[in-house]
Amino acid sequence: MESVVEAEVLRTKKTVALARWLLGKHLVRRAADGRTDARLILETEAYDGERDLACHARAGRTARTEVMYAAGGVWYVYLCYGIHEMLNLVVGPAGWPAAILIRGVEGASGPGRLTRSLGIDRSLNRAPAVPGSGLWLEDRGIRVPPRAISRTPRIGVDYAGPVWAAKPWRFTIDPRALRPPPPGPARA
DNA sequence: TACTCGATCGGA
DNA sequence: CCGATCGAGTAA
Repeated sequence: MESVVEAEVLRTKKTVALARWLLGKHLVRRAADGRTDARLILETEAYDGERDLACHARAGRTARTEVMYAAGGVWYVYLCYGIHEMLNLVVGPAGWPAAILIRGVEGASGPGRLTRSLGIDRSLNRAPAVPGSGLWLEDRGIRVPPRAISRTPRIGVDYAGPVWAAKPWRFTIDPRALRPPPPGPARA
C-alpha cells in the first residue's frame, strides 16, 4: 500500500534524520499529460540552518532563501551553474531554514540529471509537496535495511570550510545491499 | 552597476 | 581538466 507523505512528518523530524528517512520513499511526478512517474529516492543531502555554512540560508533571509524558512512540505527549486535545476524539499518548523537536496533517484543519478529526467524546474519553487502540485512523496512500504545506507560528506561544498564541509550529511542507498544477493549454491 | 562564484555535467 | 551559462549575493 502507498501513502502520501504528510507534511507533519516533514515539519517535526530533525533535518538530518529526515534526509536519511527519505531514502526508500518515492518521488512522484505527474506531468501535464497526466502520466505519473514514481522513482525510488536513492541519494539525499541535508542543509540545516543559518549556522550551516554550506546552506544557502547562511546569509539569512533573501529573496531566494525565503522559501527555506517556510514550514516543511514545500519544494525549493533553484538554478545552479546557470544550467541545472536543483530540487530540494523544505523541512522543519516555520522560521528554521532547512532543506534536503534530492540528489538521486532510481534511473537518474545526480541532482541536475534527475530534474531534467522528471521535467522539474523553478516553476515548482514554493509549490507544496502534494499530488495537486504535480510533485509529491509517497511511502510505498519499502523497507531499507540500515546496512544498505551509507553516510558521507556532502558534495561540492568545500567553500563551507573544513568543519561544515565535513559533516556527514549525505545519505545513499547501496543498490546491492537493497536487493540481497541470491542464495549461493544449494547445500548438499 | 560591476564583479564573482556556484549544493553540476559532459566532453577533451 | 575545462568550459557552459546565468542569477543571486556582495560591494561600490
